[in-house]
Amino acid sequence: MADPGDTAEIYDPSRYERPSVTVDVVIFTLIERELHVLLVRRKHWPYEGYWAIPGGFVQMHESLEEAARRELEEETGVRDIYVEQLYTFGDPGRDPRTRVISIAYFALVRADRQRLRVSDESLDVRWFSVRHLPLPLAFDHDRILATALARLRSKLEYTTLAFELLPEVFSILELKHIYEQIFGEELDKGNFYRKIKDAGVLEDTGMQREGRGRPTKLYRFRRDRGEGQFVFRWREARVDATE
Amino acid sequence: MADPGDTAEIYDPSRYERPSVTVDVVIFTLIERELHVLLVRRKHWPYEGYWAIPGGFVQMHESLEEAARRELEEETGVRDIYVEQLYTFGDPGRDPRTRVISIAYFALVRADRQRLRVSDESLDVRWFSVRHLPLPLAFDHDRILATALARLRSKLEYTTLAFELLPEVFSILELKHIYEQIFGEELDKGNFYRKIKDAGVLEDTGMQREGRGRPTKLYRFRRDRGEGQFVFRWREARVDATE
DNA sequence: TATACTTATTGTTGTAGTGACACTATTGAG
DNA sequence: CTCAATAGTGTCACTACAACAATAAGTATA
Repeated sequence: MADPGDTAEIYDPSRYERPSVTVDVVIFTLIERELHVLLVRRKHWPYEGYWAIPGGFVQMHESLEEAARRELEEETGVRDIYVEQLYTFGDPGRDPRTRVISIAYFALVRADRQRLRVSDESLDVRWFSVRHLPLPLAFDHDRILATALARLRSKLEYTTLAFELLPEVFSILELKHIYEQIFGEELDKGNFYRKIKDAGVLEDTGMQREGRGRPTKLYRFRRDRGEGQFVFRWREARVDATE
Repeated sequence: MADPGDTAEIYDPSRYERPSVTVDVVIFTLIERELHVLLVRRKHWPYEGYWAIPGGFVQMHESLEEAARRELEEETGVRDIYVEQLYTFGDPGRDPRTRVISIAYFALVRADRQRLRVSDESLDVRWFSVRHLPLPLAFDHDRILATALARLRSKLEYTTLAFELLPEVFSILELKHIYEQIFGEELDKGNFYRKIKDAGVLEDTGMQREGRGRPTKLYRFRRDRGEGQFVFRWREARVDATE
């Protein structure tokens, strides 16, 4: 750990120039069975008119995660959802104005809880399908988003994160669809049913949804079982979890 | 991403109070077949006399990883080794003097390349076995170290990181010993030989080391094969890679 | 009533990986 | 020649799993 006191620089702002510190939050959600990410359109220089990952300054009194949750709530009005620190980006020159260190978080918002607000600082806020992004994004946000996507894919393979993307109640086939979406490959229906039920993380709600064929059974995620723990492994390959 | 320009705060230091930004580097190495970590003893308040993870300010012109490598070289004289960003710690109050955001890195130093320097800012520098740490450490460094250890354990399970702890040439039993050390359980000799050779990451050096019994064959790590990729899985359980 | 449609579920089978354990081989030192 | 240590090989039972097939259970609609 640094020892600011040793050099007294810290008490002399004229001698020690400090970078700005921000949090950026990559917010994912599921819309019409597709993975979407929230972006804001910049109003000012630099990168005016470009789309960017939402973020803001870290206040002196709040922790980094609190800052991320505050940003998240400011943009989406949502609280109490899954938020995880992703990576810290701090190359000099990533912002032409000044040195900015940005601690990136990623968040998963449930499909049924979206309502957006356009802040004064931006022209627009929108969900974008991760398959049709308005590239390039502002600053080094292409890279941040790519890192977030890689992490999300990686964690789906051995955690129960996928549930955080689904609404409160959902069907097993909807869950299967998420995995297929994000892994980009089809999964066997029978094997999927077996695996997911054997894992014991589903709670039967008794509810069902009717349609053309046999009614769809609806489940709830039992958060008390295996939260964050290893539950599934869908594929052999694993990507590095960081970067 | 934050937009400092929007609010002009950034150009008015009196209105926007900025935190300090440091990097801390958790440096691991292998000494006498045991995992050790480098700590420095603090000379000044706060936590005077406590042991701490080495670190320092991020300079305005350098990237975060460059800062980490610079710290590393200042402490150990070593360059060109494995360094990876770990996590960013930034709770208010973790340093009693001012708000400090600390980007933690972890580094693996080869067993044969250690030479330490005591800086002017510290009383002492030492390698500590991770099994006999001078707890509690300064600041929130217990937590940082625990995070680093968890990450190291986790990554050993699916990467070739263990090789970064070994000297240039090594025997298979030495490698096996690292895994046993860090996982805390014995591995079957025969299975280990098979698995490691099948993985195809060893290069036969032709060298050997003589002792009482059959000479020890020495290998080199073929970095070109499977760097950072999934190669082994020794145990089923996986811990979350971050935190 | 029949049938089509959709979700839900079970069965079967071959293959790959793995852990446990026993066994053999090789080489230098004394 | 024997001991000691490293360096491997063989075998076997068990488990997980992917692939594929088949069936069951409800609902809508012709």
